[in-house]
Amino acid sequence: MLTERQRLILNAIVNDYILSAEPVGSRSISKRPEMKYSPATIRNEMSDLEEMGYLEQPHTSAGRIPSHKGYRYFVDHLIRPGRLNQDVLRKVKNFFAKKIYETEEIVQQVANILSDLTRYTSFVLEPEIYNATLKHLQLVPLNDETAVAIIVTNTGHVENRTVSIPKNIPMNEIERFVNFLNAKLVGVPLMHFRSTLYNEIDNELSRHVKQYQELINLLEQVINKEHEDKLYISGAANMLAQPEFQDVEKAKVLFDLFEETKTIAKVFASQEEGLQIRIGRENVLEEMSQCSLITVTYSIEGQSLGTIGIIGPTRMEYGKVLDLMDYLSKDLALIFSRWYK
Amino acid sequence: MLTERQRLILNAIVNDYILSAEPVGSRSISKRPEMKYSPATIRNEMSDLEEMGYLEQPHTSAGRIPSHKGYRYFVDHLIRPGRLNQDVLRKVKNFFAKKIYETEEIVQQVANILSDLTRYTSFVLEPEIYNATLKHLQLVPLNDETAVAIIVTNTGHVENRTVSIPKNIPMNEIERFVNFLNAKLVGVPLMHFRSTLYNEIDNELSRHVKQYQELINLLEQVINKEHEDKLYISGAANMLAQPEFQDVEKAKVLFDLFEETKTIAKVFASQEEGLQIRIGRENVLEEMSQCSLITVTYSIEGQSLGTIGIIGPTRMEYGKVLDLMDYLSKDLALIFSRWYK
DNA sequence: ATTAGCACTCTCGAATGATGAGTGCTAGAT
DNA sequence: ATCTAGCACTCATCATTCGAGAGTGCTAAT
Repeated sequence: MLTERQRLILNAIVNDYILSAEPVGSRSISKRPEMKYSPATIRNEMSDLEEMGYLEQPHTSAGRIPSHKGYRYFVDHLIRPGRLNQDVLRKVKNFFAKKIYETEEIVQQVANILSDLTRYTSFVLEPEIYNATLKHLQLVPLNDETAVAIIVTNTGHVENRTVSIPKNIPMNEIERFVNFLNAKLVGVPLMHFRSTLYNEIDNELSRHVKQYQELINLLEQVINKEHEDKLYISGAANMLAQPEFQDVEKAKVLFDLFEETKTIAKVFASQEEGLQIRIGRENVLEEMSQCSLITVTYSIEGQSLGTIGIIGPTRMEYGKVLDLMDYLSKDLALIFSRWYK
Repeated sequence: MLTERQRLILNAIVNDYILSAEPVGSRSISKRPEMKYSPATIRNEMSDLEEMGYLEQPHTSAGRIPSHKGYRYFVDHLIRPGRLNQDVLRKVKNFFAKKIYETEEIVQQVANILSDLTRYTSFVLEPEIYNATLKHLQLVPLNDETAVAIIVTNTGHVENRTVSIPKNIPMNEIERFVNFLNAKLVGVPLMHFRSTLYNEIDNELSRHVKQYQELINLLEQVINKEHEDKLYISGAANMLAQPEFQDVEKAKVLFDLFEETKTIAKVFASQEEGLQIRIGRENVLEEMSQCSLITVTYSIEGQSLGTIGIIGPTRMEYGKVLDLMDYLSKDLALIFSRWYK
């Protein structure tokens, strides 16, 4: 729909604005070496681009800034995957050289790198544990009333919670119960725990264990606690350096949102797989209408998706961020596949 | 050293400034019902108080604001413990009515309440796990190369980390090793693990297990990872509503600090027991010279101290905050003592 | 089709001046 | 001896004005 020249000009304006955060004038565009037209010509094209909705004018005598539609076109048609700069590449390689054994830790570190190198804010949403299968179940008594229940998954994730022990049940009874459950439930996805428990095991169970209802209750305590997605945020303070958040009011809206981890986690969890870009109002959350969100999912053993995301002003360095995220997510996938092969 | 009248005036000024964040003039003080003197008299006293270092004047024709020394005097001599207001009390009681079984969770919730009710930022530093004693040690193999090591402490804390399994060691060998360690190490404080291991157990160990060095290495992997104190921050965004942080530059300094969790944790960990108030420059951290920090420690089973803290501008509502922290820490102690009795 | 030229618009920053809150001092009242 | 009324003075704040500069849109010439 756009002529080649219009694409060229739009591209120049977006790139310029991304760096300067100031409305871009016809003269400064015209000065670029690849631009062979006079300011007047560019002004005409800009006027057309504005009419088509790709640009906006803050006020009559200012330059133009990209509209949402403009950014969207830029992201969809004008960005070319580029190379990471040497410096960045070195830092990333340095990082992946270190040995880290925890999935949680490595993913958080990736978020740290991401916010560090981009100067935006990054997030990690840890994988839904319920997709994973049980590797081991354990109950460690602390005293007469409480015990710690521990669930280990095939992804190396350890979930634990304190439970109260029903009175009148001897310890060895509980031990038998746990052994039995281990024998039956190992390999079953956590999300199917309950159905497996009631459908297949229940019958046998009643034969094995006296007072089994109380013990089931105990297990329910463990599974029941609705899983809260763990969200890790890194580099929030970076946003305070962005010109669009010099106004504390605006910054506060965003930082309030950052503390609503549950809300953010929900939004993240509903992102589609692969790489996603949400620009300004495309975001579900009102508070993020001035921001863009780029997310990429990662997986462990082909299942249980986690999400890594970065949030910045709509005037974000899309090219750089996309290159970096592409690189990091591939490296991460590599590490995970090596780990769990 | 101060006359009764001076104390009265200083008290009035601090209280006024805490609420308004504006320099306080002689006239507004004089208008207070309990104040029986004219503006002129108060001006003279203010002048004296300034000379003694309790007050400061932003510029010649402005009112006075409390100096660090002024706040210190206020906190040490003028504050009287008060009652929590009904509304606050209700919220707190509501909260403690809920059943929560995780120490981590309850402590974090307390931090949430604290930042919510004060509109400042609160922190929790979780107890040093190394003070706790071992309750149970477990190794769950994930695949041929990796396993999850799990440590359960007497405080119900579960620490886990992924370790790589030395090759050429059969599974049952490892099992024997773990059983042996459990038999020997349960009840030993984590901090004494290494010495116990080398001094008392080492000899016996070599008799029990072949290739014990490799297995020791594995255990070292578990203990070695220097314990990173877990710091939980709540209500950071509240600071953006404070007049002293309307300047984004200043806010950024603070928010950058908030992301330096390790630095903050170190400072917190070195706080003395009980209730501590650090006003402005009394804080070790440069970035907090505009802030006051109030911390209170809590303990589980008489050992392993955690810290709850609140950070606000030096112009903080000390009275309210102190009342609240006093109340919360007592309730928390009660819960813990009930839990672990 | 492109561009030079020009009048016009609008923001931004500096300069100015009025306003008002607050002080310090002095002299008079209690 | 202590307090206070009165007054001159100081200084931040706010609104206003004004010029400069950047940028546009239009027209006419290339």
